[in-house]
Amino acid sequence: MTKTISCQECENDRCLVKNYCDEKWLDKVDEVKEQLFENEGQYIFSEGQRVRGVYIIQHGKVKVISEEMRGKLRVVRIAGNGHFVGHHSLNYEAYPVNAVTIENSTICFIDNENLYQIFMKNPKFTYEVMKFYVVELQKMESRLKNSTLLDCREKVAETLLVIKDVFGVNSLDKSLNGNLTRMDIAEMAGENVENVIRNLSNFESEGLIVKKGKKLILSDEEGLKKLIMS
Amino acid sequence: MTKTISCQECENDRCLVKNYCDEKWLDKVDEVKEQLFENEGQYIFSEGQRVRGVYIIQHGKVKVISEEMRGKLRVVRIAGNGHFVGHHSLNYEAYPVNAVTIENSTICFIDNENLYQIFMKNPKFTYEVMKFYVVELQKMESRLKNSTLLDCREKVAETLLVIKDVFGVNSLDKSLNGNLTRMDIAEMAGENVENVIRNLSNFESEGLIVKKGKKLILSDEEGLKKLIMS
DNA sequence: CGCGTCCTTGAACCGCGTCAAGCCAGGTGG
DNA sequence: CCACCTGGCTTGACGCGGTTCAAGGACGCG
Repeated sequence: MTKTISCQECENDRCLVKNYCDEKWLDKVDEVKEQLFENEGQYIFSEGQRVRGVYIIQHGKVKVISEEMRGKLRVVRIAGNGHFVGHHSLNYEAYPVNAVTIENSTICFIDNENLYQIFMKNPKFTYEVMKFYVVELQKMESRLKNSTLLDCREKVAETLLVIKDVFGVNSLDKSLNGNLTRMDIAEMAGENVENVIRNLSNFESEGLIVKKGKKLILSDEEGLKKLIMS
Repeated sequence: MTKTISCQECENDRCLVKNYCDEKWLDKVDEVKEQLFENEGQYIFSEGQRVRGVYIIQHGKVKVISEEMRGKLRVVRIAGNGHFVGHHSLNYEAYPVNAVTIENSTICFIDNENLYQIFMKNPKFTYEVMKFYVVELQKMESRLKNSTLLDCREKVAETLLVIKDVFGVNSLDKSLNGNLTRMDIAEMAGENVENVIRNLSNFESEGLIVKKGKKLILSDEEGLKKLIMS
């Protein structure tokens, strides 16, 4: 456990609390928030657990994965700096999903009671959180469409672009950051591992990507984008 | 065009505006809102159109359908009384989807400028709208999971249950309301028409449903639910 | 009665999920 | 330093499920 970081000290410039709450409220938040410093691969919460509040990612990344169904699961969402995780707090008794860190992460937790008070007294903040959820909703609508209208090849291409978008690329060799396994990619794409690999191999022989061990370099991003155009 | 209904007169008891805005603000809303009285099958907005505000359904039902992709589209959402449609207003320049009435509907429109002011001065209202979006987000996460983990048969079963949930049943013969075509069901399930029909036929011969022409009666709802259990 | 729309079924094809086997790299222990 | 092991990556083969194409039936409407 590391020393707690106050909102004033916090370097996450995308935090909605810091950016949109009245300053006097930041002290209140400091009082009530709990901070988690988690290594990669740690569960923040699991399906079935009772919901107590909401998690805000200050640093790092978290994947939200669905409950398992017939031995499979799906990555529902990747959350990064400033994102809210566990929004289910607003309306549900228990989490229907799991949240797992995929990088070393610093995460703030605010319980429901206090969060409600903050919402009531900081309309701009509430508005921005609402906007965040609207954007997430919009993304999900798009993913839902893609999941039934794209074929396997296209879904893998799309996922590669999403990974680049979320994790960025290594500044040296331009390979995708995130250190994801093929299995991770499969769970994001909603496919099985073998088909992901097959398509990666195809992409390589078509000059769209370069594989360096498990590292992937998107050498022809435009080409990949073309694949998923309507 | 029918006469405008004021918020005080409005009989929709699920309207978040009416339920959660301070009373003095309802007059303001009456001033600025526009009301649409649309017949079944009318477009409320279409993909690519410029976003001007948000629509609140007072009476009736609206389906939000994705942009067409390779000759196919998907029903992204069914919205009923009190639901917000066109939330994209909060963050997007143009609609990425279409909204079409599937019943005769009464719909209120509030433009972005005024909506923002209402949000800023009615924290409880903003909170409830946020909660609405959180629930929608949660539903979408679940649908996304199902769309890749369920097989065709299961998706059709799920869709039937959703239809019952949204539209209810005719009080006389217990057939599903909504007057949906097989194509509508297919677009909701994310399948093609033929497979929907094939599965409906299977369900009938298994005693799970009864087909009366295009009408459908869920004679064994529990049986249908069992199909989609994990 | 004829036309259009929607519903239904059959048959053929092929994409993809699954199973099985081998490979490669990194870590561990003798 | 090598032998072994483990976990992730890769490829091939096979069979099922689902998509697609084609054709016919039911129904409502002018």
